[in-house]
Amino acid sequence: MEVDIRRVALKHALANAVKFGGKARVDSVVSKVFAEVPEARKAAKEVVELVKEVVEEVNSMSPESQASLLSELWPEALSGERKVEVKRLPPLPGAEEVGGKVVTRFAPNPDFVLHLGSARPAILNYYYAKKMYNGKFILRFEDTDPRTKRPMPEAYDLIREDLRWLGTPWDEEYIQSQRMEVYYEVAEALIKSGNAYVCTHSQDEIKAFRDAGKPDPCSFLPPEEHMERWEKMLSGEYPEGAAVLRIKTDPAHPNPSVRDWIAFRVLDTEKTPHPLTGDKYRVWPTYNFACAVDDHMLGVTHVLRGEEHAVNTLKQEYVYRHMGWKPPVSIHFGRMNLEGMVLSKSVIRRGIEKGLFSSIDDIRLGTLRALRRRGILPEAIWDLVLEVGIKPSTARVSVDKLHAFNRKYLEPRANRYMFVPEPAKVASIEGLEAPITAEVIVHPSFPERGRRRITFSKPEVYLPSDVASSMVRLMGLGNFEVVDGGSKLRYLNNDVSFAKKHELPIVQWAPVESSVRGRVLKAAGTKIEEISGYGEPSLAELPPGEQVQFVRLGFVRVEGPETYIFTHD
RNA sequence: GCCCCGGUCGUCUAGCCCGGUCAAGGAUAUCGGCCUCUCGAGCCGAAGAUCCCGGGUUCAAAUCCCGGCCGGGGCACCA
Repeated sequence: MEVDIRRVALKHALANAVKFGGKARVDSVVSKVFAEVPEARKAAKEVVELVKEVVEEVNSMSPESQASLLSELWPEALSGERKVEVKRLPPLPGAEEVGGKVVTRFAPNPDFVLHLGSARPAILNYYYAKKMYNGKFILRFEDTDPRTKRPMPEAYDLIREDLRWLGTPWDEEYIQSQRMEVYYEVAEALIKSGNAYVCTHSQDEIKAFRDAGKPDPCSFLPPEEHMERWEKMLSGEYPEGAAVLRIKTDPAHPNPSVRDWIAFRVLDTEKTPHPLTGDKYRVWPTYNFACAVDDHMLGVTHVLRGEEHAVNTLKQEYVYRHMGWKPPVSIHFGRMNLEGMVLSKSVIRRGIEKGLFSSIDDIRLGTLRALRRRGILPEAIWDLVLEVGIKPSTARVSVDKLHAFNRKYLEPRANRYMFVPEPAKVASIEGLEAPITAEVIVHPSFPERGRRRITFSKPEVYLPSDVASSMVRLMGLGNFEVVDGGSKLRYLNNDVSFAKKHELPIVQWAPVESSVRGRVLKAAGTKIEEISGYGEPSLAELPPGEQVQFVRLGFVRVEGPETYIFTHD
């Protein structure tokens, strides 16, 4: 045994010394020894002493003899390969207990379309339920506020579309405004068991009780009284604001907002009708109540949501406790700030109202529809979300990162086209007989996609203004000498290797007679840049939605005739 | 102010739960080279991290414990 350890120590001491300029470190060698011979941990102190001796010996040797001894005894120790890591999120706690039947949900308020911020919970919840576990993914519309965050009738469908595009199809769908009776029933049970009560104090009075950490006088009334009040709430005898149903928690809870939080309130739906149910209901559950009840009723096992919901989890646990239900596992992830993109719902909405943004898919915005219009692929959003993962700390991700992921997917798909941006130069061609024919490569990585033929008779082309050399290569057409300050191009040959050898700039061009005018729209912070120019004739045939690369310019998505939206470099 | 939660290359992240194969791996951005009919892609290389700071436990701490600092979230009859 002793001998074995000494040998192992010698091996790692040598390897360590060779790796770090002749001096091995005791700590590192000890670690390696334990890794190779885990049993040795039991006699850790002795091993350390032994390693110290060995390291001393090794360090007194010359680097050359260390290396030669190592390669003689353990040649394999010289190759330092590393483990490869697989990109995958950590498993979910509590997934075993449910036998891998993980049920998650995505629960948006249908008051707006989805944006990059909402993509995170959508993808994460979908990923765990459907990709990592063999479970169920639920879509639930949380539209229980007809007053402050009024649902937008179109939003239900817009969100469904957004999710389908994102690649997170759902197994079941629920709309909270259609489930009011469910919430009423649980409310009644809680009142009867003395765990909820109707309070008729004003908002200010309730706040005062909370701040003081004192119980609400209403809470001392018997359940029968509260049942009566509850009936009166439902029958419309209390005007808006006159009564609320509160959940008993702890009047002195360290977090004042948890103290007997409000589960239902009266809303005047004649004044502010709900887009789906009109004025049918006047008593509305709050987010925390509806959410708690639904998560249980729908069998949700895991809730993944942002850290802004941390206190809500705390509140909702009281409903579970009172009802004797088992709460789902909650995981809170941190904020994801996307630098250089407008994400906030309220800012977007205000911007659209003020005319700052044209619409919900204005290319400067971070809505999923805007990203799609810009040519961002859902796969790229997935990569971004999965990379950021479920860490609780705030992540400041850059648009560059999103673009890098997107480029990975877009690059092979996007065929190459030529587009000459303004200011373009017109040059006449000498030395080629009309009709002139060029063959441009459709995609350099995929020769099987072939070449595109451009034929024209009038010997004039548009050139990008950055052509300043005495010779230039026009892609697919030939090498030229630049004469008369760039107004003339004299044909030399069509040999790519000539261009390489003489280091000619290789540029895009467009025939003047059949070029297609176009403009590229580019989101630049709060502005939209417009780059107009001339494209090769086949641009006219590209269908809207097609994503291509404008050579030497960047990737674009075809918006419509003559309009292209810049995706990224 | 009160209540939570965090802190690893510029940025994002792996490792942390269960201390040792980590003098810290990957990605992105940057810089160089090769390759390419693009300023795209690919390949190779460089540089980049006092693992927030201080203390403690231990043979051994990015990992466990305590304190500090800094950052974030919440404090609605919104979701």
